[in-house]
Amino acid sequence: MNVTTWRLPFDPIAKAAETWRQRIGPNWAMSAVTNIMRVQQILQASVDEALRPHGLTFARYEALVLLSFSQRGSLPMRMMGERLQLHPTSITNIVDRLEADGLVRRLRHPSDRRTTLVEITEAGKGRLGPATDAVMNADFGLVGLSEADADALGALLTNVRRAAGDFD
Amino acid sequence: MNVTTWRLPFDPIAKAAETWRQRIGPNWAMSAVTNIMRVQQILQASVDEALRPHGLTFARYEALVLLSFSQRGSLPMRMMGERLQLHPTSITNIVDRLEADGLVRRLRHPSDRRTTLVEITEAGKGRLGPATDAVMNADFGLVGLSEADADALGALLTNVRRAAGDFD
DNA sequence: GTCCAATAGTCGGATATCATAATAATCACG
DNA sequence: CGTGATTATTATGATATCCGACTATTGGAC
Repeated sequence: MNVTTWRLPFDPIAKAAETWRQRIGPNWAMSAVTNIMRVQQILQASVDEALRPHGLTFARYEALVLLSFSQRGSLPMRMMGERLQLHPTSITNIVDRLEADGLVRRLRHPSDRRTTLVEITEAGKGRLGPATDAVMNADFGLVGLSEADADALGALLTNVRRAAGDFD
Repeated sequence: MNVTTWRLPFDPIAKAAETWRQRIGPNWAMSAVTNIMRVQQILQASVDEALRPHGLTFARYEALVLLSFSQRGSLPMRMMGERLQLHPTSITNIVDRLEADGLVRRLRHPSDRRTTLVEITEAGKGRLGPATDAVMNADFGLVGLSEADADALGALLTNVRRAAGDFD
């Protein structure tokens, strides 16, 4: 059973919000939270499914894109964590898998022996094109939004991230 | 290191979007996806932290609230999965943990022996009040949004869920 | 120059989620 | 009625993420 293919005759989040309002009180924040959680789940499933034929998950795809965008095609693992906003151990995990698939390579940093550089390989670059096509064609499950809607959504979410202290 | 406490001098998602635009082309959807992924991560961490002193995660808290809102204080596991939009095995996991903590109880369904009813216990009800206070006071990390913003966000996300086939 | 705090990465453990498949019970149709 | 399809739950295995702790290295304070 694929969770993302369920279809209820009503919106369970709206229903929960209504019950909450009756029992406890108004709760716009709670509703927004559950909405985001569920949409994230939908998008994650949608993008991962599009990438599966290419042997990538969204997290690994993002890592590859990040490396391909860098000047030298390589970055320290710590910087990858900052940019992707993932825990160092998550980066270790992602790089382990990409390296096992031959899509990236670990290199010593020339001057700082603590640092490991991660470099995208030719195979990695070759994988990126078709994977990007797949992601673009998957439309991310955002079919319910116009471009203007998506921009508005992005602005609201960016406000949340700024308020949460993600960046200055 | 708490990932959600990182602060960069720039917005990594906006930076990635800009690079993407230069290298590949406009990509409003990609930007919206990464925004949602990150905000979900922030909210999850924020709510889980607020609930940790009460021995609950957000998923388990949601399950308890759902049961407390039900007419009889009990629901079949399958229905819990539908309402919380989680995989049946995730429900099994959540109920296992809640039951181990004495917050819910598994009961036989009176007429359908395939079905397991999950009932909130008195201990579960007692846990819910302080946990709800904690969640409400955590403000969910949504400090960047006004109530009107949150409503607008909710409407956009609900469109996505409807388009994705969550409900009719 | 030495030493100690800070930094980079990894390991082990915990949690949460999913998918596939197994088990058990119910239901529908001939 | 009986048999096959459907439904409800759980077991097993995979992935992804986090945190705390550990090792190695660096660099600044004195």
